[in-house]
Amino acid sequence: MSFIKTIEKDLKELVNKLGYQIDNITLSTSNRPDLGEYQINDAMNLAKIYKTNPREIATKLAEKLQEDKRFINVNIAGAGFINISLSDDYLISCMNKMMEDVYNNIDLQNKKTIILDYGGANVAKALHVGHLRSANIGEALKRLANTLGVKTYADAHLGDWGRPIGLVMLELEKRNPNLPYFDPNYEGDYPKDNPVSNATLMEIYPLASTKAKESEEYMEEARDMTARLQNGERGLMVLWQKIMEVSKTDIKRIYDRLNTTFEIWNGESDSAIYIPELITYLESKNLVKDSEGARIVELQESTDDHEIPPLLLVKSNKTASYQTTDLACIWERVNKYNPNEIWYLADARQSLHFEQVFRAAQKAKIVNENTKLEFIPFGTVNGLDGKPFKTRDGDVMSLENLLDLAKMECEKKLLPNITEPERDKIAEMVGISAVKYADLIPHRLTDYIFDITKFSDLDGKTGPYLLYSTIRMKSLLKKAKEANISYQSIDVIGNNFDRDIMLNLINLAGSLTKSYESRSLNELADYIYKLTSSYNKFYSDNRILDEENITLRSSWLALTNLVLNTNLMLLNILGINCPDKM
RNA sequence: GUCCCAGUAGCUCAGCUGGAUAGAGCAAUGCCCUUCUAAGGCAUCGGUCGGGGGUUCGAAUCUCUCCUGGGACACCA
Repeated sequence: MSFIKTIEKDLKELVNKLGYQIDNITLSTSNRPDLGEYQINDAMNLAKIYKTNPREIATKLAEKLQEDKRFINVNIAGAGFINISLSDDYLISCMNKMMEDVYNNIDLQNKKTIILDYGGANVAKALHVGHLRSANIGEALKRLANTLGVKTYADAHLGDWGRPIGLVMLELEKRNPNLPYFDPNYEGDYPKDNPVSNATLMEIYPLASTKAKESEEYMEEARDMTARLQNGERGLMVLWQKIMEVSKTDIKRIYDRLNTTFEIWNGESDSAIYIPELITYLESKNLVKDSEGARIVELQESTDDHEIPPLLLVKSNKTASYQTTDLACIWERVNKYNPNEIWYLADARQSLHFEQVFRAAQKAKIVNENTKLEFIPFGTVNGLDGKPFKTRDGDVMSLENLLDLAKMECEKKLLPNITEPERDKIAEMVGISAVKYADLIPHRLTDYIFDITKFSDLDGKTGPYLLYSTIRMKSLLKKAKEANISYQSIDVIGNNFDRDIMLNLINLAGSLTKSYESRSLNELADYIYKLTSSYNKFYSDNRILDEENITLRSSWLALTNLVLNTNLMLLNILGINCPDKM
């Protein structure tokens, strides 16, 4: 259990012993550093319940706290705020416990299994900016959950069964009408070679998409092609496999660049298999209705104070909607993995969709009451004009180009003596850090403007700043090693600079927990900045290797090592790699 | 029309399970390099927390209402 949690637990017992019942006591970082390092505000709340003077309760509690060797400078101020600071001995012991095992300052979550759905890449088209946030936030949430002891499966959930793939096939047929895949009556073997390359794929979708928008006739043909595929027409299935092969390889390559990994590489098509039994099941529950040629599931409840549109189960052309595949996917996941929770990372604009799917799943009892379905929406990534990067016309910058841009921008600023091939690898790491950190530092729900110049800037709250600072720590420790200067433990506190770092380190557990609970990495991203920044202040004010007091010097080196390891752990959670120099 | 999200410093944002004097980064101004990567650090400047009412000892935070901006409302995903 973390240091703060332990203290809070002790405080709670203390308060109970004093005769007051309370569920939790919160020890929070003080916003009046002149009065103490931490504050306890619960005396006021207790006074409200017990109808007494808050200062009276605060005084009783403070008397007890004064006897505790962990605390110094216990005082009461204002309406009944209790301020305390940590004693040097206690602070030092905390640091050494953290060095022994960082889990001495991490609060684990209850054991459970979560499936995270943060892919959604479409096999018919290139990954674009729209996929950036789900990849970054989803991957970081997964790593955070793992750090906190939660078992996870991430599913890429590829978009491989909808109209985009139908559009690509249609356009392919227009170009190569003689390919046997499109002939429903063809019974022979299909060619071994692949009629599509990644390049043609990237080019063909935007074109087909535009055509479909302009011509209703073309769109109708695409719908028909999609329906034929979904009905499992032999030639189209073979072609589909070939497209998948090409596309998946490329998608994996780009997710790789973003340090985004999936344990499950399923797609909508894998869920689609379950659609017939799903529909039979829904019918047996009397939940399916006919409506305007389509089949729907009504979701409106009498208790609703506003309108909830029905779920579209089968379109009038007999194909499945994405609501159906999502529902079938829940069916599949429950049967295969029986997770405690399923987390869906998607743009906030999809909230109605997920509300509908979740309602349908609960109404039909596809999930039991213990399975939690959670939609984790995020804000839009906007262009410099403040408008979202459009995705449907295909006329947007691909994710790949965007990452290259960041890489190029960061490459310019690397040390001149770093040469190829190393230079390329480091530029990639720094570029990715710029993109990822910028994506994770705003609150999840906030829309933000993608400004590559700003993100790659080395001043301020950016990925490159964090990497640079972390590298300095690495570099310092390397120098110490070269000079045969050893260090083991933290034995003394030298000044307010190193003390401030320690206080930041104490907050690690709270920061991880808070980020996990809010499902937003901004808290954690900000925490790394604070920790790093406090180290930089210390670094610029103290000559560590030149310190004559040997005990102090080794304490400082040990502290540097602790901050370094903490930073590396946190950067790793955010999906950011750190080079040795830049 | 219904529902969702947002409005905090010149700009970009954090804080929103109510707590003391609202914080960061950028920009601006002025300092600190014979020094472990100055890609750094320090200081200053900067605020009717969209408006108004309510609850409370206490409201950026809860509530009501209005204004402004963005978004979603079945046969795209």
